[in-house]
Amino acid sequence: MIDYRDIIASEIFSDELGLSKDEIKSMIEIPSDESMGDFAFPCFRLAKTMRKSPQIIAADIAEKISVCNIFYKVEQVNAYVNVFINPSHIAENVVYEINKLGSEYGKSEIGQGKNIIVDFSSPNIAKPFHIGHIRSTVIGNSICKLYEALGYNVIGVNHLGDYGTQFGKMIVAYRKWGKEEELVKEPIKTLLGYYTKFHEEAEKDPSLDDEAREAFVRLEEGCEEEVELWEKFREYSLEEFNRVYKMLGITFDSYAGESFYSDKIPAVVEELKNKNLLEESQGAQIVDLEEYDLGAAMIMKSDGSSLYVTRDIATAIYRKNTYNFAKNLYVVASQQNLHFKQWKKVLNLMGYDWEKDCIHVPFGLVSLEDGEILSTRKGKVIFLEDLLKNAVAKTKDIMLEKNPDIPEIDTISREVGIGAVIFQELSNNRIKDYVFTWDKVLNFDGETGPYVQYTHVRASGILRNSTEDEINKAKEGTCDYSYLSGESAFRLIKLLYRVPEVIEDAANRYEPSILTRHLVEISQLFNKFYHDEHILVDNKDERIAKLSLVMATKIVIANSLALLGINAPERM
RNA sequence: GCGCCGGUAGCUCAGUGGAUAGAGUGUCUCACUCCGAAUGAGAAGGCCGCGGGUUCGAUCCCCGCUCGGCGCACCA
Repeated sequence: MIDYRDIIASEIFSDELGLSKDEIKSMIEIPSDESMGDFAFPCFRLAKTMRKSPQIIAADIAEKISVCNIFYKVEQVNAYVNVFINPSHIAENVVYEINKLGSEYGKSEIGQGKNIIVDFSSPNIAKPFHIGHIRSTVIGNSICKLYEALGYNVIGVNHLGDYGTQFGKMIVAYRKWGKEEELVKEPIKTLLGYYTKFHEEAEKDPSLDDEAREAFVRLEEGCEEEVELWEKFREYSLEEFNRVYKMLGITFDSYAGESFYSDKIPAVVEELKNKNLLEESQGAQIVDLEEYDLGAAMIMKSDGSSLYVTRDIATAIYRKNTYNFAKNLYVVASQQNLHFKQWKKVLNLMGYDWEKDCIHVPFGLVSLEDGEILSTRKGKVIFLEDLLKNAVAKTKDIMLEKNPDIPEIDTISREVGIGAVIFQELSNNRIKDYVFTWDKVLNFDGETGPYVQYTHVRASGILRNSTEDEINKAKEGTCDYSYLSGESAFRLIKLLYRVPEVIEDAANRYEPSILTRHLVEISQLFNKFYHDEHILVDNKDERIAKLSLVMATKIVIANSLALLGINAPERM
């Protein structure tokens, strides 16, 4: 595909500007208003070095860029050089390319041969998988897909919270009140019940806490009974988590959680000691980070057991040795900002220069309407599975109303309902906090997943109404692309053209919402095109040209939705 | 108290060191004998939190303030 910025930069480039071709290219922008061209080059910055007014510079540059079959108009307005692309040229350039590449459109190979780890979702065993977990799960999954599209070898890791003193409590609670048959039926709700009961009872009888600590020590020592129980909890919980992952269409390459690293911790403590980073403070072992304004990172409690930072250091070292990652991403809530800063600083002090490739990808807080934070202890949670089921049920209701005869209504309402939830989650910048409301999450009007999917369905419908011969011709590009010069078609094509750079941008910034937004714009323009122009016209040449654009749009929507982790149905 | 993050239309949110700040939603209109109306078009709605500074140019960068969220040693 032709890169218009490259061509413009080459035309503009000259030694007297004092800028490299790449610098010029990066200065080329897309004007806010299309009447000011498709690309623009601002000349303000050149005024100083060239000692001429920016208007004059712009006029000179505009003179230099040749009007040809690619650019039909080049003009100077104030300090800007505005370049107008010939609509048939970009139509042929872009639409042909997309139809040729199909599902490969938008992919690149810049990540060839590089490993990237994405640590995401990471729920705690024996605790509910609730809406607080949706963000890491869905954002992390999309980041995986985005990097895969860039050619990286992605390792998606579910760093399960499957270790720690809480399991001592769980073991004690299970011994006291546990029933196997309850556990089998509803593992997590049951385990959570035991857990809350433990906390209630422990308040009356503090000896329970001692018992729990003891149980955890026995677990760490590998005592059979405790290990067996722990394995049971882990297995049952995973089974339940996997049900949700299956609904969401998410898979992982590794489930190495906290327990996996437990035997790698002593070596880390030893290493910190040898590097003279550890010091004792109030009976505990810490790394003093005061001089970096990061307080103190606690490595070992006064009772000798490890902590969050310790485990994450062990994890990072293991991952570097095992995968030799180019990047190691942690999709974890912004509440943990300080923890990750401390952790990075300690790795840095240990002399690991790859610390710079370890990146915390934070996201904002989800709260409930009454201002409360989701709390496992209080039992005030909305289960992710319930949310997904509700969304599917609502979708099915809508479908029964609008399109009752549709085959496979259950499959499609799953795709649309769950797609709506995912899309909504990936719509805003991840750093923003939000308040969960059923109204919002179950709203399918406007800039939503169903809107984009509907657009895909529309495009599919039109293609179904065409003959095989027409479709083949549209695919091969045996058509006259000048029929795609109407305003909405032209604007749509420009959006399709930018998809590869949008994907790259979204990946570089770990921000799937950039793609989500672009996808909404594409859908809006397609719907506008659909209304502005009749597609299945009698004129055969025109019809095939328009079908080629419908096809290209359908491909781009499906590819982009896939990068968000959403299916693109043919009907709905 | 200190640190990090956020404040843009009634509401939910995009946006960029550059040209007249944009969507969706809500409100009020209009458009199905026509490829699927989960759609499209139009109207209305703005001291871009406040005050300074840097710059040819600031909603964007810097400083101060303010409001909201989060965090600040034996949880993760």
